[in-house]
Amino acid sequence: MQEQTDPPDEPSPGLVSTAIQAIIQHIRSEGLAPGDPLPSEAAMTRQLNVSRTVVREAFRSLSAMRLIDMSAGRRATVAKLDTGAMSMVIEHGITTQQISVQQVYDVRRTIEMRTVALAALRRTDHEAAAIGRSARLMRENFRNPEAVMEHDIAFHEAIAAASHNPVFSLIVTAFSGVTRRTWVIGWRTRSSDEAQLKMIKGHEDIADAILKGDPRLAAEHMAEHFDKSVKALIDAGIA
Amino acid sequence: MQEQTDPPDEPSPGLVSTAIQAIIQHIRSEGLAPGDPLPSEAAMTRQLNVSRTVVREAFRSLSAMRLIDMSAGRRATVAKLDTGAMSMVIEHGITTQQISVQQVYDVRRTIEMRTVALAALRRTDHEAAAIGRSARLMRENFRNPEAVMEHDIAFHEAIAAASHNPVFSLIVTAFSGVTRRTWVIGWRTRSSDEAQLKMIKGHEDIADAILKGDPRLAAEHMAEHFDKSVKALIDAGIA
DNA sequence: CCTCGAAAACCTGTATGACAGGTTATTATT
DNA sequence: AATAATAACCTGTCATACAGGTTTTCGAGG
Repeated sequence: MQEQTDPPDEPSPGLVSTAIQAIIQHIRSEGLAPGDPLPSEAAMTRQLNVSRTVVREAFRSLSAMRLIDMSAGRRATVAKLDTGAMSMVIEHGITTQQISVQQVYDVRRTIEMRTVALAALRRTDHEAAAIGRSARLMRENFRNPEAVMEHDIAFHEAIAAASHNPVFSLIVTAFSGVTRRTWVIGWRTRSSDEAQLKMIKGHEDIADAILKGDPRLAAEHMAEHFDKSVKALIDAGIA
Repeated sequence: MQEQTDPPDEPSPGLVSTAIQAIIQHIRSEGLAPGDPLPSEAAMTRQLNVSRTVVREAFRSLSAMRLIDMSAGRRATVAKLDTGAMSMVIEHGITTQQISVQQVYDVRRTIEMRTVALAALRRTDHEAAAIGRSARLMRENFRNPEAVMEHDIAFHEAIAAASHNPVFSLIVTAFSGVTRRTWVIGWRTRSSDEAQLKMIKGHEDIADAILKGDPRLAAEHMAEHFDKSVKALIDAGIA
C-alpha cells in the first residue's frame, strides 16, 4: 500500500503529522514566500499516498497556526507572520490557570522597555505620529473606557512596530488579548478622573520621548507606566 | 497592506472555526484544567449539529496549537502549556525570511537579561545546581559541538525555568529551534580552542552569579555573552 | 463476595465517495 | 480583440465504513 520513506521503523507519529512535516518541508525546499500557493490537496494526496482526509487535517493544522491561509476554491497560500497562534497559547495558559496575568505583565514590561527604547531610536516620523495619535485619542475619548483601551492597545502595538523588529511586534500583539481581558480592571482602580488622566499623561510622555528620540527617557516613562499598571492590578486582587 | 476582519466583512467564518471556538468556550465555561478530558467527537458532532469531519478538523487544529492532546482511542484532553506552536511560528518567520536571526537574538537578549536576573533572585538550590551542571557539561563535552549546543540550550532553558515565570520559559524555549539552526555557525567563528573555552567560561560565570544570587552580575555576564554571540553571527555574515 | 480476564462498548485514525459552491482557465461569441 | 458563457479545478462539508486503541462491563472461577 504505502511505504516509501520509513526504513527505520518508528512508532508512527501519525499520518497527519507526517503530512504536516511534508508541507513545511515543501515550503522550505521551494523557498516559498508569503502569498505563494501550495500544492492542491489532491496533488498532496497523490504525493504522500494518503487519503484526502489526512492531507486536509494537515492543511487545517497549519492554518490554525497561521502558517498558511486557506479559503474556499483557492489553493492554500503561505501566510504572513501572524500572531493568531501565539495569542491562543497565551490565552489558553491564562484560562487554564497555568500562567497569571501578573506574569504576563512582567514579560510585557521586560519587552516593552526594549521596544520603547528601540522605537525612540528607529521610529520614522510617520510612526512617531501614529504613536502620538493613539495617545491623543486616549485623552479625547477618555469618557469611553472601551475606546481608551483600544487606543491604549494600538499605542503599544505601534511602539512595537516602530522598533522595527517583527518578533517584538509578534509578542506584544499576542499579549493584546490578555490586555483586553484585564485592562478595565486597572482602569477602575483609578477611580478619580485625575488618576485616569494621569495615566493618560503617562502615555503622552512616552510618545513625546519617542518623538524626541530619547530612548532613556522613553524607557523610564514606560517603566513607570508598567509599575503603576501592575500596582493597580495587585490592588484589584489579580493574582 | 492588510485588510480582513474589518467592518462589513465576515460572511462565513466557516464551520470549523465555529467548532474551534465552541471547544475553547467549553474549556473555559467548564473551567477545565490540563489533563481534563474533552467531549468525544461524536458528542461534539451532535451538540454542534455538524459532521464529524468538521469536529475532527477543529480538534486537530487545537492539537496543532498544542492546546489539547489527542491520542488514538482516548478522548482528547486539555494540554499543558507547550511551546510547540510558538516555535513553529518563529521558524516559519525565519524560513520565509520575514524575520532575521539577528532579530531573534535581540529579543532573546532582551528576555534573557531579565530571566537571568530573576533566576538569581528566585532560583532554588536545585535549579542553581541544574544550571551549573549544564555549564559544566558544556566544558566536559567541548570537543563535541553538537553536545555543547544541546547543553547550551538546556542551560538557557534552565535559567528561564528558574525565573519562575512560565511565560519566559515559553518564549525562550520557542527560540531553541532557531538556536539549533544557527548555533554551530557561531561556534565555528570561534576558531581557536581558546575562544571556544572563553565562551564556555562565560556560561560558568553566569551560573556562578545565579548561584551567588547576584542579579546585577548575572545580567552583566549574560549581556556580554549575547553581545559576543551576535558579533559572531555578524562576522559569519548572518543578516 | 472478590478477583481476574475476556467480551462489549466507545473512541479515535484513516479511507472512500459524493456533492455544493467558489475560483480560475478555456472557449465560444460578438 | 473584448467579453460572456462554460468547463475544469479546488476547497468545504457530509455520510459511511472499518481498523485498531481504551475503557467498561460482566461473568466465570476461586
